[in-house]
Amino acid sequence: MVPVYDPRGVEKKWYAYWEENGFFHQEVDEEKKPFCIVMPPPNVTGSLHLGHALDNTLQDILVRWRRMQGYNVLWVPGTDHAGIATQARVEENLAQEGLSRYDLGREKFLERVWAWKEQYGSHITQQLRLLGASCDWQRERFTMDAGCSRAVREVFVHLYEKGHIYRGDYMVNWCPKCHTVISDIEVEHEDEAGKLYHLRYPLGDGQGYVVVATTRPETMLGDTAVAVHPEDGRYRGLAGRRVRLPLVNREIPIIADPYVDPTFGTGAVKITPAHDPNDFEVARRHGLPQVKVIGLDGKMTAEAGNFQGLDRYECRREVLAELDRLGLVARVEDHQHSVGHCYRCGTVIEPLVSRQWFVRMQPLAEPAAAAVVSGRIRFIPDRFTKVYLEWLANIRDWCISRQLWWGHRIPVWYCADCGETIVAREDPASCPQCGSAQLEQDPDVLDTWFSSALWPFSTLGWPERTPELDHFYPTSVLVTGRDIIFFWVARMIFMAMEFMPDVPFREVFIHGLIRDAQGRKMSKSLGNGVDPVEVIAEYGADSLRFMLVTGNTPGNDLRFDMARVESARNFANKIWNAARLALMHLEGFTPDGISGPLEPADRWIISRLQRTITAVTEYLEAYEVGEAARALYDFIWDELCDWYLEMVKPRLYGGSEAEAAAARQVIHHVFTQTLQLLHPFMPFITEEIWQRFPHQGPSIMVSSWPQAEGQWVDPRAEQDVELVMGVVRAVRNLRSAMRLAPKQVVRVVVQAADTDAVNRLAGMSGYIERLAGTRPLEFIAPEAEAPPQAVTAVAAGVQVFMPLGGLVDVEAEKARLGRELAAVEKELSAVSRKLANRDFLHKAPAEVVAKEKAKKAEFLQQRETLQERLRTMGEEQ
RNA sequence: GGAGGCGUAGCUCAGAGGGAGAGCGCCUGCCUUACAAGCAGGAGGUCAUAAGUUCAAGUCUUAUCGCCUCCA
Repeated sequence: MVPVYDPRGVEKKWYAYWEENGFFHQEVDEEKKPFCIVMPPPNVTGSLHLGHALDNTLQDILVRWRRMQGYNVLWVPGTDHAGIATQARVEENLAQEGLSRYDLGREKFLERVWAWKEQYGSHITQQLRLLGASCDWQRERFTMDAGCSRAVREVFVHLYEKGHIYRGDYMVNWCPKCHTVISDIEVEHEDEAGKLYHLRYPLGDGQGYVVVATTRPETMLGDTAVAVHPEDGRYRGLAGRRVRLPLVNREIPIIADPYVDPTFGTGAVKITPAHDPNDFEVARRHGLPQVKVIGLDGKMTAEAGNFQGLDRYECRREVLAELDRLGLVARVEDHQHSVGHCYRCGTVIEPLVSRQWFVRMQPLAEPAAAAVVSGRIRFIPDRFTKVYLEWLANIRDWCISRQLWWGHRIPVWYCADCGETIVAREDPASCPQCGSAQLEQDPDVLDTWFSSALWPFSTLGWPERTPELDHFYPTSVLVTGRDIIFFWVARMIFMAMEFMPDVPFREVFIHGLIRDAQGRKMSKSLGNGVDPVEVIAEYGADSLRFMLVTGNTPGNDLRFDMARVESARNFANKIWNAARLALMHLEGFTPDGISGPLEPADRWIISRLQRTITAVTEYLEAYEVGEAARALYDFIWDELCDWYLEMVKPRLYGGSEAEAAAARQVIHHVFTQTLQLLHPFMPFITEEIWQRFPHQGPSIMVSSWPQAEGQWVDPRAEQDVELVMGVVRAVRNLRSAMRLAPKQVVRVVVQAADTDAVNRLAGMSGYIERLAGTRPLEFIAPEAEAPPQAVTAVAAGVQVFMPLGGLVDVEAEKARLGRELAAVEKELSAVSRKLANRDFLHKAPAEVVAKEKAKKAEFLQQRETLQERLRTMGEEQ
């Protein structure tokens, strides 16, 4: 074994081994408890980013752990067709050939997209393999495969038949660049510095003006009213009269509506029903007509008269110039306002009225909320419950049409002859109403999230009733980022509540977003993205995984810091080298259970292992993955490597045959179980080492999760080793303070408070001699005089003397002891104050009081020791 | 405007009612027969501020300030 761990070959080798041996796959086994996760499907033509890496690492940890626990585990992988994103990429690609999708036509274009999907679709799934994801590739799914497509049809038709899907002319969000409508949650609002224009609208009778304030003057061409608040004194009597719309020369009414905020602008607002969601509502209340002046291309329509064909922003300038010329611009002021942008391309969204398909949300939202309120679905952390419920409470109907070609075609046909609308599971050949074969399918496709909303059951075979669906549904937990609670989590829940007898998952484990080292969001435009594949190539997937889950708390964002990846890499190397040491001594060894003469160190490490098993298991149960990783890190580095392996070396190198044999059993046992505990976090290195250890079974990933065993918990051994640690630290501290060379073996005299401590220490003096570099320990009676010319330290119940003869600078030593004394006195006074408090004695739990009393005794003794020592040093002088 | 998160060591972050923690960085010594990607020792903190609850508050409550996010 080389002294530096190299993950490169190792990771590739074991992943292939696992996959080839089918360890990721399990058939339905009714005898076992199911544990199922459906992977949030990444975009089929995307590449792995750190968000995926985190999300899938968390899932893999849970899945590997549950698999080892003996559950019937299914982790369903898959990809999402990602309508807009994928289509945009293929269109970009076409553009390089100077072609648009219209040049190819729908059919040819879709062939190109499928070809693209075939070519690049396995890219991200290969990258997930690099990460170590132990998902069942034999059950990989795609949101546009035959099964998912069938589920989509079924859901659409069912919802339509129930009246929960309807088609209508409503205000939608149009992205002029993506050339499609998007849903409300796909619009990102940003505050921007704009202008508020005060425009004069002449009254119809020529008697003066009404001044309206607007941020979008170009829309005035589509105004069909001016509105004021009914109780606004300034405009009393105005409602019912008319103004003459400038430039357009159309008379429009002045109406009163409580929607108007009298404190905003002039208190009079122009109403453009076709291009503003609020105005749309006002217009509905007042029966006002809609005039569309901005078209789907973001340019002005024929309704805009002279301005036809202008881009909406050019038009704004022209309209203002024209109005200014007519003296109709009363005032322009700076104004901060919220502007909606397309979440994909960042283009300013154009609200406009258009005929689209919608899902009626009210009837679906209520059961979805109830599923969480009743506790049938639990969010982790809990605070996201509120985020989810608030959103559902204020939900608006979901616009599901997309003017794209790549996606699930809306299963609706219109009869050219009788105008009938046909919504069907199977493509109809003729109109059921009039028999005509002149059917035209709706040209649009469904929002990508419509199909991903069905993921937890469509991937298990729905609408078929498959054994998988019976056994694995509801899935156990959904692991995802907090950014898609609305987009995805909520939608999966309401779809499941409508179509399935039970919730889609019992728990939702939400994690935060990954930011760069400066705390900024990672983005392509900033160029601060870190490619996980490169990190894996340099440091190994285990290191990346460990870094991603340590020091992170559920739901909180995480900064990506290369230094922390290095630290995880160092941890891997530490384990590697500990294994090297162990394996050097396990040549020809056969595991045979722990037996033979156990030393305190053995009983201690085994006891600590039991506590670690309990802690890691409990942390995982609670989704405290970061805490679980930290517990393992501390156990492995501090307790196993820094203390136990050092304490066991003498037996390995020079012990009797029986001693060495017992030590080997302990090492093998502790190491094996530790590797198993660590395996979900660092699957590759643990497999590599486990395979080199004497072992049974084909792979650590299908071995059994360790169980803590009560009989191995040994508080006495823990106290013993803590005593040793205290003395060793005290001696090391003195050596360092005295600037003694590490190789210089020193004489150490120990004075313990009682014979019990003496006996215990005497039995473990070998540890101290080795770890602190001392000559054989000497013990003196509790009442004996201190050795002359010695420096002193106090540990729990023990006084340590290091006689150094002339090396001792008495004054410096006195000063050092004085500082220690001051520290002890500070502690002592704090404890004493507590114990002097009657309320504390009465109200605090007995064990807390006992603990404080023990502390006080301890500090008292230390103080006495230090004082005594200072006194005798004075005499020595 | 509404909701939420975060302010703890120089930096990045854990911790969540009973003796302030880690990693990195820093200072001192060490190539000690697994590891210098290491070992040992050390410095460094009014746990944002102020009130409250409690025998006891980084930890619970409220307010304030600062940074961030989501929703309208």
